[in-house]
Amino acid sequence: MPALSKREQIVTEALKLFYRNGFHATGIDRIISEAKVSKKTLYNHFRSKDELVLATLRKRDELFRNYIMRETELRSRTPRERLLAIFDVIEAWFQESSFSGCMFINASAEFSESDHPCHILCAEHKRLVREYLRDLAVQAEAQAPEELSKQLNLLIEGATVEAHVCGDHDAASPAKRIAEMLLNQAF
Amino acid sequence: MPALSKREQIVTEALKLFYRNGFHATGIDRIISEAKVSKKTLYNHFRSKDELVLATLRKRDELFRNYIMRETELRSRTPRERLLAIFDVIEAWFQESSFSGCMFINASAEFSESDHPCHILCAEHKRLVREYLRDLAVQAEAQAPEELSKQLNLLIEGATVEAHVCGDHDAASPAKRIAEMLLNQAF
DNA sequence: GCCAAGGGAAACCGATCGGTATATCTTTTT
DNA sequence: AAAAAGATATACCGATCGGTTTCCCTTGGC
Repeated sequence: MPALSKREQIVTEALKLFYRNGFHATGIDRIISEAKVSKKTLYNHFRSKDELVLATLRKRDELFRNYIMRETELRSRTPRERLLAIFDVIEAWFQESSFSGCMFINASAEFSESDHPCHILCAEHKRLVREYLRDLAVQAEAQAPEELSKQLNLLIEGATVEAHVCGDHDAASPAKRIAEMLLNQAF
Repeated sequence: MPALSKREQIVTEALKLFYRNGFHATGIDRIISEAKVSKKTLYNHFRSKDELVLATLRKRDELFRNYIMRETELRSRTPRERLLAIFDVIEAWFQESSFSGCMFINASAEFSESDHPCHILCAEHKRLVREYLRDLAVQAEAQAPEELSKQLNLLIEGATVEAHVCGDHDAASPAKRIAEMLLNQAF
């Protein structure tokens, strides 16, 4: 029983490559080379490249949301504090050297038809993040938790895009200032 | 003298295909087929696919910023009104059947290295849009025009991402509501 | 009429794409 | 020990990639 199963090796390496270089620009040969796995093994675990892409996106969803929730809950205690702390978490994310934007925004750009399985999965990821925000807003007893979570989510998306496209790693600060204002009015 | 020069034919058609299907996913053969132009003609006008991509991005920057400014100024008169009207303009944009997100966000996803010419051009486009916002904020005599324009820009980016990834064509509304709040506090 | 220029169609280039097949070797199970 | 399963490297497949070249035809200027 290896520390990492072949499947996990492949997904882990594909995740890195897809995130850094894009989906269409990353070839199967490159993936098996970096993952140190034969092509047959890859196609033994995944029926097609598309399925591998979906698997990496599912993995990323799991890793990323866990990261956000864990870090947020580590930095603050009350739900209301957490709604603000998220902006500190994404700021730290922006400053990672491997930061290359939101993988789901990137994937939606490459798989732009709204009914493509990858695009659907991206929308689902965004829904789950917003759901987390809404839960926090409900716990914090905000007046309009649904609207508040939508607005905070907008700020997060905007900051993420700004950080990636313009290389502005402090893009979370103005977003956080708006969030403070929103929170002051939401109770 | 043709109505559209060969060069314009190529750029126009490449723009449509790159925007709809992505850059790496769109091949040269497809472009010349749709543009009804021979491959030799294309490579007579552009040294490489990368140069064609850059040319389409420059064209898009010109078309898009003109569209935003024209529509914004058509819908409102005072600078302050215009800072709000922009959100109506992007809402109309989201509802176009050909809407496929912000082409520069999409391009940044595919050309993610920050020093890639395409990525640089995307950052430049975003800078020019933000500059327009800042000019309006200055004209409107906002207290902190730089900060205000940054914040409004965040909202626009966030709404655009939300509209594309989640197919939420009303994503501009919550953004506009926040913008109204920001404007009420900025004077 | 002549001639250069530009464009068109299509062959061609080496490389790479996603994906399959084969044949050998190692590991695990029984 | 034997058999089954899984992994390996490698060759191969047809298609497509970005890009070049060849040949022919049209067009406009003189």
